[in-house]
Amino acid sequence: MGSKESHTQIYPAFESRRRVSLHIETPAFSPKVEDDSGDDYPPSSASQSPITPANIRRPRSASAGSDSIGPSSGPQRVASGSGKKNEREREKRKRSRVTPDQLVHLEQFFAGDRSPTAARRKEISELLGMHERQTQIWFQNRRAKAKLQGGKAKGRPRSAETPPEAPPALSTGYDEDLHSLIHEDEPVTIIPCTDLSVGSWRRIATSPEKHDLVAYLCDAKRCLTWFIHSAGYGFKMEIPFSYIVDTEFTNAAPGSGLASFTLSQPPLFYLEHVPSPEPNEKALRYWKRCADWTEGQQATKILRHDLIGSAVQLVHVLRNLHLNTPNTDVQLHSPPYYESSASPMELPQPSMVSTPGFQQDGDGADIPPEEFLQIDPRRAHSVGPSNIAPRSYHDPVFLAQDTPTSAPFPPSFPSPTARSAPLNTPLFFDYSVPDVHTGESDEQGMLSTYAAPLEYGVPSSISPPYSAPPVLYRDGVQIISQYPNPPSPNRVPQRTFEHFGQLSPDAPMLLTTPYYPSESSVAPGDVIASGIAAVSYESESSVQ
Amino acid sequence: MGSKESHTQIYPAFESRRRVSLHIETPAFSPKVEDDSGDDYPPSSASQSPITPANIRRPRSASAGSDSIGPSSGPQRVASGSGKKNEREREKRKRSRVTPDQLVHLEQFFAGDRSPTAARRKEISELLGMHERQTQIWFQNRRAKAKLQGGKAKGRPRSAETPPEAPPALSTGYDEDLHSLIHEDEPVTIIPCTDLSVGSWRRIATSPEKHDLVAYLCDAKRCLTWFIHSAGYGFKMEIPFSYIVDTEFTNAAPGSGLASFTLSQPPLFYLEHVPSPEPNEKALRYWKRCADWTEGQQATKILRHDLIGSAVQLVHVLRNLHLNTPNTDVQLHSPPYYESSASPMELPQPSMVSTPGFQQDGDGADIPPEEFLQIDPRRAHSVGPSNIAPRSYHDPVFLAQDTPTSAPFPPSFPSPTARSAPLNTPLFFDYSVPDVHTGESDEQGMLSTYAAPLEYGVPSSISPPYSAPPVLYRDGVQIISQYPNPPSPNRVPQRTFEHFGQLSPDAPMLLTTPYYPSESSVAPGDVIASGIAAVSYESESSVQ
DNA sequence: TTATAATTTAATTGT
DNA sequence: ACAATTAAATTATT
Repeated sequence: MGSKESHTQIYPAFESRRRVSLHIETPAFSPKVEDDSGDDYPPSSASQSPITPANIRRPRSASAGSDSIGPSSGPQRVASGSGKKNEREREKRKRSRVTPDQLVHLEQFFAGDRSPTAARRKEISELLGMHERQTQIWFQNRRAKAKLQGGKAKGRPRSAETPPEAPPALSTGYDEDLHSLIHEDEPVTIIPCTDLSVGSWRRIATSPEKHDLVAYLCDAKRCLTWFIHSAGYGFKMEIPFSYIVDTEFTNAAPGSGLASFTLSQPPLFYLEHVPSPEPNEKALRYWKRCADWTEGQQATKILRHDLIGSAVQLVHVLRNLHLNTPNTDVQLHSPPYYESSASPMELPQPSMVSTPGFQQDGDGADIPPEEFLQIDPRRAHSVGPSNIAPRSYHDPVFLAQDTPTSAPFPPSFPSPTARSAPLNTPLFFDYSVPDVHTGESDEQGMLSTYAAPLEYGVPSSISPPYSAPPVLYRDGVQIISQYPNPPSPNRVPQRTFEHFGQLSPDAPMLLTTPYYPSESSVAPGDVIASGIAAVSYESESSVQ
Repeated sequence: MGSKESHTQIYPAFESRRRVSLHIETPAFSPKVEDDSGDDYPPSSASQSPITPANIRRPRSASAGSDSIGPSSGPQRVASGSGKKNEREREKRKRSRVTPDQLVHLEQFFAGDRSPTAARRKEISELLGMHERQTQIWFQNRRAKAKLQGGKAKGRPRSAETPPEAPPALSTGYDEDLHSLIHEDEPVTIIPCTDLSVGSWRRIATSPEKHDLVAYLCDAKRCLTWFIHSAGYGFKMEIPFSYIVDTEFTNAAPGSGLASFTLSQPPLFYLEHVPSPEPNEKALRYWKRCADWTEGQQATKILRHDLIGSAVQLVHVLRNLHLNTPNTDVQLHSPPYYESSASPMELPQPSMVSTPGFQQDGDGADIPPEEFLQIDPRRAHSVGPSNIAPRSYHDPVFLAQDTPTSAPFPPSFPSPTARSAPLNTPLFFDYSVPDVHTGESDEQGMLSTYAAPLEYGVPSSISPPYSAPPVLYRDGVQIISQYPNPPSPNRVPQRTFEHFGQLSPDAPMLLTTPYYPSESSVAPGDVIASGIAAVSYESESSVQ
């Protein structure tokens, strides 16, 4: 139909309502959504405007031969007619406003994909509590805006290599879009997130525009990546799908969730290398492997990563990871478990309880796991094996390899041990990360780290992305490292990383100091010793 | 070659501005034609755009599910920033805008036939100076729109009777589509027109949406009809083919022409009867014969009707009338005469000069007389009998009955006597209507008028369709009649109108006041006396 | 005024 | 041809 949208609009009240109720966080942005829907959001726009006034747009008497003035001149004929025109009640076009929270997410989704498919838009809509039509329009307008704003276009579907001459001179600094920040050669799927923790190391996405913390998935490289932008430089760690031995999803705030990934070994760390003198010149940047740049190199020791982000997205990602993981035998028939951390009051209406299975969406992409998000207490407690904690979606598939599927982790959130750091981000929830969670993997001696190639051209002014970025809601401490200690492996990783010849076979078990590769001081083979694994937030050391 | 678009829009940056000038209208009638033939505007849509960027639409790497993304993410539309972007692909999609004039016509064509055949679209395209593809798309989109806008479907191909249950309950009042406006029981063919004049009485089609003035042909009833929608009510006059004694076609503006019909007797007048209280309820409307409702009842006295509309259509109509007129003997071999009132500069390019004869279109409908419109001076002056004024297509067939075929009327337009009323409508051309043109008929005392049935349920607020509709380009004077004078025949028509028993045998030769039937005051047999026939435009009297 | 939500129209792609 | 979508152009709101 032409609208699917229009279709949507034909039954405004009904549809919109449903949709909203579906997703989880309705309450999250509640007041607003309600208004909209209540009134029939989609003002039905076109649905039946009797005599669209706009129709007679621009009488522009111009005629045939006349070329007419551009679109600009247009006097509108509206007036020319008799006054009766407006007589017909004019459907008020309700104008909704996107909330800042929604905006953050929308921008991230946009960064990841400028033109989401209908299915995806639907997910997004549900996630954010927006009407599909609104979402669609938002993307449309956003695209238009992006286009206007200069040819900065960094189209999302950038296929292969980054065109060498990418920065065309109009980088007004605006929209240093995500893609140019991450400059991956392969297409990626952005996973909206607001918070990442590994042990006590933690990063929070601060504002929508600056892509402080970005999580994405690269199917081509088959890895998950956490990208951090700090002080103008990029840092990232890649987690090959194959390293993931377990995943866990926990509902956090209404629309947000916590995805925990348990790895079999540490991620691969990278630092953005900037040969040219100007740090803003993105043309020549490239990624270089390096040693663990997390504070205290916790990521090398602690193999559990917790990511907070949009619930729908995370679940979707987990599910897809699941489906794509080759080394699983049970992958296709692990029943989903429902969990809810929300109180009954906050539960969205189970509007689609009748949908028992997963449906395929038009794209062939698989289904947005709304079911996971529809917390229907009746089902939640009656479906699936009872040996799984009811509030946690713990996928047994990833446990298969390295751990017994029987012992689910206790839900890490919300937990009584949650820290109470004050945060302004509504979607953010503090949560505890028990040290022991890396248990399964650790038991098998999977901890490892690698030596970095070391020839970095990174200025010494770069700050390592420790827990406190320049702008943090918490008591951020600006950290600037001079990278005094070159990395050196001190422990042997369980597996051999054949594709990276220069990796040292040893990784430090315990590091005594924060490590950071410096272009001049770090050499292959160097190992860094840091302090104890679980460093408290307060221990963030400034190396400036 | 292939990429049509590419060619059209090679100019990215400027395109928006350019666009306007480029397309359609400009070339509309002159330079453009060349373009078409040359490279075939139609962005050839499907043709074969080799690498339409859009082609690779959305790889949608999105969900993790897909793995092979590598290359997929293809090419995104906008170059990501590199300066090279412009080099190659640059085929933006040019966006043309249909001019208001074109729109008027398109809407009328649409009203008559929602899905014109390719042949017909071609006619339309040429007439309006649009590319065929554009026209095709326009109809497509228009159909989609119509469909959306409610089931108002008035399908064009309605062959026989109008399905009784047509108005299904969702008549929101919009799109009181043409067919529901005219509510004829027989299928009709709409003749796009913008202006109708009978003596000094004149109606102008104001906007595309409101079908102010509609001319149509009803083969079943074998009559031509002028329908007028004013103040929510319908008026119409039918001209049985048999009343037509002469027709004349004159080219006016590039795409438009003037068709003059000379009748042997006055048309049949009708007024829409609305039994139900609400004037917008179309369900119960029906047509009732009535007396001449033209200002000053000019249509009763003056038997020449001038209709301005799309040239191709009018010629087509005239030709068909011609072919269908049973009382003609020479009907099949009257050679067409070409005439042109346009200056050489404005002449469309004879893009199809090589087409000598009429082709058949897919529908079996006969051919669009493009030849009539292609003014090729060389042919124009060398073809056909020389006793016919070169600039006028005067069909001898209709002269056969009542007049000698030898004396063609002087072209009524453009003529030195043309009135200079200021008009904004580009396609409109003022023209003179010499009183004497009714000559042939008048000489035979054909003037007549009839008494109306008179039992009208029409509210007194209905305005008669005088020359000045509520909204007019000219110094329109809003006219609202109270119909103070009941109609009464005062003259005997030359012929007896057997099918309408209630007609009065007499018709007034001169009327002193505007006549309008009022539901309560008019009674059969009444006759109205009006003023002089040729009333000047300024004389429009407001009867409110 | 700008910025952004919403609408309408022309065009594209895929079926 | 139609359905679905979208870019482009506009309108309208805040």
